[in-house]
Amino acid sequence: MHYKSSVLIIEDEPVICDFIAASLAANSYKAIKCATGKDGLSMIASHCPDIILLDLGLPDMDGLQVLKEIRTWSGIPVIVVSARTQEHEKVQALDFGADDYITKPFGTSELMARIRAALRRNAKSASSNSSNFFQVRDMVIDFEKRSILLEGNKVHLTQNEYKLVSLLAKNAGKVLTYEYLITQIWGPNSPTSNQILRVNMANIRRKIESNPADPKYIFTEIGVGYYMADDR
Amino acid sequence: MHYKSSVLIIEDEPVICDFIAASLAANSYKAIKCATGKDGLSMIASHCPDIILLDLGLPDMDGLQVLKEIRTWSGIPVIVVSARTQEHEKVQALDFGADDYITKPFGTSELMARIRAALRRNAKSASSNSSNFFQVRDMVIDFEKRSILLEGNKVHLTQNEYKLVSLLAKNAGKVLTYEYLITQIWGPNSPTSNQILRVNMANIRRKIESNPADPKYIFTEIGVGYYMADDR
DNA sequence: AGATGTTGTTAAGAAAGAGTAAAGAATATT
DNA sequence: AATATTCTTTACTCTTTCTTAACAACATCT
Repeated sequence: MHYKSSVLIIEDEPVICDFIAASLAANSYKAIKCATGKDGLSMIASHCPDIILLDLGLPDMDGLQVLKEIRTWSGIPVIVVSARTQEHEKVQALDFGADDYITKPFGTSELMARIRAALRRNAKSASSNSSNFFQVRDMVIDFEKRSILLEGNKVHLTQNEYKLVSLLAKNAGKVLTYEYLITQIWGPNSPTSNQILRVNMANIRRKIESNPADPKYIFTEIGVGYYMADDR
Repeated sequence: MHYKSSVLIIEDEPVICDFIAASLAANSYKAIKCATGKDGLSMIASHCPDIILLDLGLPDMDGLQVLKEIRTWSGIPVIVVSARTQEHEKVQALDFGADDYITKPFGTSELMARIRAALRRNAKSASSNSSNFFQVRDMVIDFEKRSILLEGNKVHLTQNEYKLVSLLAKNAGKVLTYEYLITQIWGPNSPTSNQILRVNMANIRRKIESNPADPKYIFTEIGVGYYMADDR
């Protein structure tokens, strides 16, 4: 089965959560369920959903706070789903960076249409900034296929490794700080040390560099971060 | 008066149209009014608004048809404003490419928040990667990438060296005192002697000057400080 | 010219940072 | 449940950068 997109549902009422999940599944979306704000935040980092449905009335933390935290490190589309019809609630949520606000009760088809609209807008903005390929020296990355070719040979990278390489490739030539890379991959409650990043880089280099000690693709800017070669 | 953005209102009921226009004006948006679909389409081309509020119940043509025509040639954000609360209406409008759908009656602040959200999303996708550069003679500093090119060749500077060069470059032509430079880099409990600064400057010059004894980029103002050449 | 203070250069040890291997956890796959 | 894969942590080595010190070069002043 091939899903269109993955949707993270952050909603504490099981009935509603299951209902939404079922509707999504019926429309070939991959639904990921979670019931608390805390879980939600960590699952965004671990599952990288294409879009988030966020209920404001969560048991553990304020929905707006969740939204705010998401926005500190990610631009992923968020549709706020809420029973609160008060206008100032909507205004707040939208100004906190929500992409849309839909009030309960709502119809399935409207929700699906709003998801489609949000994904469409996001695809537009994402595609304008980046092509689907990246190439430098003997390496070709096909972001659509999620494949990396080195001198024509496919290289296998793990999830995190691929995310790291993609980030660096999409910003080729630009030094990305350790902090930025770590939050992008491990989310808001990410490791405070860079050690894990160093291990990942070592593994990546072992796979893509002929001589990891003298890299040709990914360079270190000591004390700052890493950057990808950019063919100039 | 400087407007935030211009908004084209396509709405046939004068009362509502004026009401929206007044709200917009109160929020420093430039409001452009028009009452028919045909006028709307031509005014989009002539006025290039930043966003469109489109009523579906127009006298001359179907609102969805207007939306469809807009979308054949423009990606400008469109918020559909309608009295029709039927779900399939919303679904249709969103699938025709509307960015949002708001039903009458609505509050001013919600409308404004939705406009802000739509403009924000649009700005995100439109924003180009315009990085800020510094250039003098054969040296180019790209502050965003944290890179320094000398005659096209990348030069590696350590953290402190880069900070120093950046400071000087951002104040090109202006003499920065030893004291200022030292506190900027080593903080409040910084070295009291200039020795460390001299060593850093020597290292920098060895990297960027062809003849460190006769510098072309960074000059010494004896007894005062250093300054960067500024090409004028 | 010589004295004096300031700046430039070099080298070496100390400190900080980055890379690597390997082992134990955690996940996913079969 | 067993196996394989991936993730995380630990301990260690190696490299780069920072800092200090000694000295050379230069400018300024008498």
